[in-house]
Amino acid sequence: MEKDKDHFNYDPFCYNHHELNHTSFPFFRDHSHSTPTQNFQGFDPSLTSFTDCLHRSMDYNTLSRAFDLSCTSPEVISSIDDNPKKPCTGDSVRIISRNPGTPNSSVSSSSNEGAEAVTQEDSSAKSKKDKQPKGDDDADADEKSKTQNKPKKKEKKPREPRVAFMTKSEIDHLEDGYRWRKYGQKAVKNSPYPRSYYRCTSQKCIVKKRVERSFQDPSIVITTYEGQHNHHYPATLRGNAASMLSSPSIFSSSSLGSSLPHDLLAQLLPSYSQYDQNSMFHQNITHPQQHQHQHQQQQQQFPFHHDYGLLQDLLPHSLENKSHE
DNA sequence: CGACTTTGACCGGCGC
DNA sequence: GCGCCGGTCAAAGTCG
Repeated sequence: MEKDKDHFNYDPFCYNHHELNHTSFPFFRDHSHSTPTQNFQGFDPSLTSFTDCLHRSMDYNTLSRAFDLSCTSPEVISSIDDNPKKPCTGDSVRIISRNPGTPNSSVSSSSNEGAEAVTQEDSSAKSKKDKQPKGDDDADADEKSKTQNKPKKKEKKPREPRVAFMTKSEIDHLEDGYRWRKYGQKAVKNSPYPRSYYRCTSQKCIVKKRVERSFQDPSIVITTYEGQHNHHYPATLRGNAASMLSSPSIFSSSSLGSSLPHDLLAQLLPSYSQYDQNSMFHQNITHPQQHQHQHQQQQQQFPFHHDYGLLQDLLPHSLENKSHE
């Protein structure tokens, strides 16, 4: 009972998931560990959540159009607890309901925010092992010494910021432009679908991602990215996305406006460059059946779906300068 | 043969 | 203290 409830709340679709379709714009992000400098460059560093960024620094409609998203997308979760054990106990999982015609989103919080910083990190300490299998004895020693010095609230290593995407796709591991190596798979409690763990294959890149299928809606794939790539997308992308990205016309649609540089978007999610953006935007105005048909066609054409949220945490550091331009 | 996946074991945090 | 659970490791297997 209790655990089922918890799991339900952890699932991103605990909020009106029936409204989610492939034109909606759901995303959630664990921003509790991100420092201002880690945040999406170009955003106000004082912003406390990405949702704030959306509403204060960016034109939501523009952004949503850019991602082929309905402006009436009912909810946006700007922050979510990655710890399924405490999804609604201490962490803020803010659900921003955006109603058509209401410029200001209504923000609902599923919980208090007080314990966010603590609970967000409760699993971060585990990641200490996966960084450097060899030569991190000192780090381990430091960790242990830290824990001994701080018996209660030990200073845990901040976890990389996370951003998650809900994607309607039959493919579990969606192509996102980077190369990943699977290093684990675990059964998810109360879910028939396992969770897969991937690590970026690039050297010195610590970006990880988890891929799981929503048990609420098996057609939805939840991909959670952790960390920032410290490199550009590999040149050996499937579909030669990297070369396509070099084309300045890829994201030339005015839909993006000036709020989000095209190349920035492309680097946020290199796979986007493989899309015919016109077909992306057309989906917003087609009949639902037609829409679905187009969607299926696109899914056949591309091994991934376009229902990505913002990948600001995937920004290679080198992008930060670009975004200032 | 290298890159990648699979999968059982293991570890550490947390709740009871 | 114990058990559960998420996350990771690492050896073995698979694939091109």
